[in-house]
Amino acid sequence: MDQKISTIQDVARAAGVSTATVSRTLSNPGVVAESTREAVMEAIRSTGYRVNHTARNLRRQRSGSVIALMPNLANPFFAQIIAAMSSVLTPAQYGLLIADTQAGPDAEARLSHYLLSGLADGLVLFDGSLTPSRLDIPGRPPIIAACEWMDGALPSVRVDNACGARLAVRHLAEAGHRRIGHVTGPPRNVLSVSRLQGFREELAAQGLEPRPDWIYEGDFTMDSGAMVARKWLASTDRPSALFLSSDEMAIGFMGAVQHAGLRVPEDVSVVGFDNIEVVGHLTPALTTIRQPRTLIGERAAELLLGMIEESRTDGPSEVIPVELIPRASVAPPRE
Amino acid sequence: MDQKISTIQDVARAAGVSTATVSRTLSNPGVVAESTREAVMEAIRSTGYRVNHTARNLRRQRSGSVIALMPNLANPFFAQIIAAMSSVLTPAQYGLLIADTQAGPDAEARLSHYLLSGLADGLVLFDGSLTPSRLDIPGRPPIIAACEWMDGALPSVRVDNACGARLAVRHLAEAGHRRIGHVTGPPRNVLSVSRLQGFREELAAQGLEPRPDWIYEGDFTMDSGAMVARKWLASTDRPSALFLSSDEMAIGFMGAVQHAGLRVPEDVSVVGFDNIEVVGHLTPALTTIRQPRTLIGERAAELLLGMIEESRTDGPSEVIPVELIPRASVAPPRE
DNA sequence: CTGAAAGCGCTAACAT
DNA sequence: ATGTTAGCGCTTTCAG
Repeated sequence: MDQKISTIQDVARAAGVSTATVSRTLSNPGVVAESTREAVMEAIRSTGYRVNHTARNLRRQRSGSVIALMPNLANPFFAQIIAAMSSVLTPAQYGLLIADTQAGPDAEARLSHYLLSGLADGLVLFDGSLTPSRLDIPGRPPIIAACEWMDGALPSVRVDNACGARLAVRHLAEAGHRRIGHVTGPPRNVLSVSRLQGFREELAAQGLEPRPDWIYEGDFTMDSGAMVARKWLASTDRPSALFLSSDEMAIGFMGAVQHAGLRVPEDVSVVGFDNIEVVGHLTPALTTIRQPRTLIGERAAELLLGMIEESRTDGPSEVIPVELIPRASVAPPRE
Repeated sequence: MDQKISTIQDVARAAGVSTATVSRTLSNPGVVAESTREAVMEAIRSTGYRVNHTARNLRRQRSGSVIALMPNLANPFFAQIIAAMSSVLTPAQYGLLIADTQAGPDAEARLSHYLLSGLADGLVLFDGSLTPSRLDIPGRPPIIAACEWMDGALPSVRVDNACGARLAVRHLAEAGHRRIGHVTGPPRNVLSVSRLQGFREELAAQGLEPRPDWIYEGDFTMDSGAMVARKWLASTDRPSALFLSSDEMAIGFMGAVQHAGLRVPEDVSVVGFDNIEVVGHLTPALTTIRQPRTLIGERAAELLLGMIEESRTDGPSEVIPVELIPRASVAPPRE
């Protein structure tokens, strides 16, 4: 039996109805008579019919997918968000396309490419360093910014990064630390900026002097955390506690400090940001700020879907709460 | 200026040619005259035209995307492979769709769904526990198995898991260990099976007695590694070294052992599998078997693309070498 | 409640 | 080298 792929026509023929009726049975079953519906379903079964999404999408003038623009797929933080998005998009019959904004040479161009290409019915932006010059493209698909966006022009799902940073610093201060340093992410990244700002605010609130030389620049990666550790180790007048803008950097930092023979938290207290899964299994387990990744991914997908269905580019913004997860990497300072 | 989205028709009109010529200029520039080509390109620019991929794909009877079926998106191991695949698919004008096989209730059904739906021009299978009953679907898209597949029926890109396991055990034996245990992945998973087999083979090769009670069952997750640690801690007649079938389990294991006050490698030596980025930053840094993830992702994508272009479902298989990365989690046994 | 028919935007024969 | 034309498979008015 040399079965070719069967189309809606084959089904119509087999069921003795028109293609329109088959189509209705599939997308709007309510309007067809019980008996015909059954006949059609049976015909679908016997022919092994599957809708051709490409044809459907062409006709409906949509693409049937959503695209996520991510800065760094290798970061486990994003992987889990993808999983969450996938879990809401799949049931809704949307595909999830993934694009790595670091991969190509020109991230900005890629963004406007996706905006114009019609490849996706909507996008979710995770890259905090993207600054699209023009978002006012007529007929562009809806966008959800999954981070604080420069001008708040975009509907967004985000956590309150400044607040998270304040939580971290307060925790350190409450443990008795007066010499608190910070490791930032990439300087132009919105996330870095907000967290640094929160850090400064809470320092002030605690009546602590900001020390510019205690603010180290990182780029969210483990290697950059390790690099900062080397600087920290080399200096004499150094902070007794550090708030790092990502768990990955905290991992790199702690690793390098420990490999150098010092101990966390005895020699330095450390707080990270993200609460990626691994940090609970480290020794010491890392105190960090939890971002509910699953929730972020789900809400971003849901909000976007809503905007797509209503075909509007504006929409609600949502702030997901963060919380401090106290673990073992913070202790009172020496002496 | 109320610019609508412009079609190939608009371009044709603007350039004073037929739609066919525009189409040719885009997909086969060689056959159109220099002068017309320029006129068309100019018209494209002035109209702001973008090809409608949906229409193109419908006409070409393809979908323009490749789908990756992954067991666990939250695992950083897979994220990096996605990044690598994306880096070869994007330039080739293919989209990358991601599906989480754990998410839905019925993974097998999902696989055959993707096989039949025409949603993708090809698939890459990463889930070693999938066992599609029937792959002989006429007209199904090409598949690359990115793991050892049951019957070798599928073209594949894979690492030699058994060999990796042997490397791990040999390393432990060479450090002087005679009491070597193993933590498996999920029992029906091909990866688990191959690694367990390699473990057994090398044990035999080293003249060591296999001890069934030293083979613990895990599921590749950190939590399962921690669980095994609790069992290990509770027993008296226990192995002095452990080869774990994934880095994540090794992380969970080491964490739990250390939190219980014992030390790695002084009290137990540990070898993992995968070489995910984080393990080099742990204390102690984890000795492990490296799988070149980027290479795996790239090759899988390349092979698949080749099969798609030639529209064939058979193709070459490739074995990517693994290597042992010696770090600090292995030491000679006590006494 | 169902059918006929007109395309969605594009490409690939087939002509010229 | 370029134009004409016939669809790809589906949905959706518009009639009946």
